[in-house]
Amino acid sequence: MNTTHYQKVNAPERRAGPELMAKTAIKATRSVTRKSRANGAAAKRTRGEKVADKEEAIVAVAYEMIAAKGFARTTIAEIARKANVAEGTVYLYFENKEALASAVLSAFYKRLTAQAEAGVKKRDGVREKLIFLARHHLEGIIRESSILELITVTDRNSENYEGSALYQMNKDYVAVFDGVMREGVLTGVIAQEKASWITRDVFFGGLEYAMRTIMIRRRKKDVDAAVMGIVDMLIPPGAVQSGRTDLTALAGRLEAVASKLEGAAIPK
Amino acid sequence: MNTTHYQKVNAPERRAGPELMAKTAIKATRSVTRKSRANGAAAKRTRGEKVADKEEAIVAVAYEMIAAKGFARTTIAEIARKANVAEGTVYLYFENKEALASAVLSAFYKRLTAQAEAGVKKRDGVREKLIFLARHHLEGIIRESSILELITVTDRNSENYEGSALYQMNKDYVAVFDGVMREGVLTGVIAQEKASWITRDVFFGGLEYAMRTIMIRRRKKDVDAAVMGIVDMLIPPGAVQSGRTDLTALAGRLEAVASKLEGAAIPK
DNA sequence: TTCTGGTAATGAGTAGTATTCATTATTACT
DNA sequence: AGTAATAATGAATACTACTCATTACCAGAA
Repeated sequence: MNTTHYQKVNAPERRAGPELMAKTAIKATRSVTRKSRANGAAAKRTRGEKVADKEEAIVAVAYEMIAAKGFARTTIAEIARKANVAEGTVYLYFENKEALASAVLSAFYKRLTAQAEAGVKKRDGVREKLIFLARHHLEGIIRESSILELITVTDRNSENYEGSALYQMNKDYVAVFDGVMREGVLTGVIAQEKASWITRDVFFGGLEYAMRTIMIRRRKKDVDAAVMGIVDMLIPPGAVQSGRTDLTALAGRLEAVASKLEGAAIPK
Repeated sequence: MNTTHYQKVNAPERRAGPELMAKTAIKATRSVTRKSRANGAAAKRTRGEKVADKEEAIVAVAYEMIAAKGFARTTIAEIARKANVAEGTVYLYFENKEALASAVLSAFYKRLTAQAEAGVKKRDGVREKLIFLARHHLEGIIRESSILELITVTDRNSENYEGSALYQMNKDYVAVFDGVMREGVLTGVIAQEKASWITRDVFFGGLEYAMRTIMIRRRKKDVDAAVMGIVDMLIPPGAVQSGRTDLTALAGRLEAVASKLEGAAIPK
């Protein structure tokens, strides 16, 4: 275990790049020499910036490939090739394949979070916001279902999970949901009967399982059904705002149902 | 691609054993020769039975190891060694590692199903049954959380998933839940507002996510909280079984009935 | 501009594991 | 006991994550 100039750190998570990163940018330098980049590649920037670019490129390629073929079928060799780096280089930026998976998952959450925040800001009313969030999440995980697999791949190290970058990313993401729920409770639309983490797990867990069902059955309309079904569980659609039962309203409701029944067959 | 006497079938799933299986049992034969079994090993049974035994042994060993170390860290070589067979033998019984994972997952569901059915039979009342099911499932997946990983490992082949043995096992398992829910709807305790698959996904998905949260935070009491929280989402806690009638409870009951009638009688 | 210490990048080599298949052992039955 | 069919074996193959000695590159100094 001799300590060469860039040894592997024991601490998990957070490789920042080769020894550098966050070193102040200095000057513009000449353009890339060998292996001219795929894109037009204008004059290259400082060393630190190049390092950051390279890390991003690797993550981006890995993201694409994992989304397309899944984690197991994605090889480091191919990632390296498509990112225009050597295999060894990947390991300068990421401890191992799992750490790379972690970074990809973070990127996924980051993207989802940005869209979620923007979308929530646009809507009015707790119910509308929740419907948007549910649909946004469901469509996102359907589109990139392979990425979700990374949660399992990564979870092995639940030791130091709290504090990891991935944990933070996930936290930021669910915070959007939590915020909406809190708003609901404050405005009295939602009755807070249980710990918030349970509601959260039901929401995301339910959506993930719904995704699997939908992907097996391949029905477009199922997305709507799942979204509405799950939202209705969090906000009772007929929600009596006051929390007190309104007898008059109930009577009216029963009247309406009775009328409808008169014209319909008695259910089995 | 020459077809030797036992070639690999293209069809996925369902390897039954080497060419045999379901051939009629014939006679008792002498005991095991080399590699005397770990257990006392009484006189061995017919060829077909031995084959079945061997398959079970492999699955059992794989089950143990995957539950203990996870799928990736479990090697075929070690499974073979602990099951007292050669590496190649494993491939006589299972197409590949993934198919073995599938068999393990099936065994897991089978075990859960038996316990679930027995437990449900013991309880009275939809609510009690659901609480039992939720706790049973949650404790089961906490105890053997690594097994759940196999769902993802296996899911790749969603093409021919329906019809697979695994699909059937899973179906049998969730059928227990479905049965209880149906009972709830029929007795009016539960309002059937949404498609049953949504309720099901919320139930199991919510429990799985709750499991993750619980395993990270390591609080015993969280299990109870999650169980009650999720069950309450399916059966509003105020739901009256019988007996006294304060107005609020009655209203809740009527709401449920009204919803049921709407869902059942009114054509979409 | 040239030099130089240190950093980044490389890719052939190592180690480990799923999978195959020619060969050998075991049956069940005559 | 003989034998055709079947089951079992494990060394060889094919891949892939990961390492590390070597090389290329860069930023500043002279």
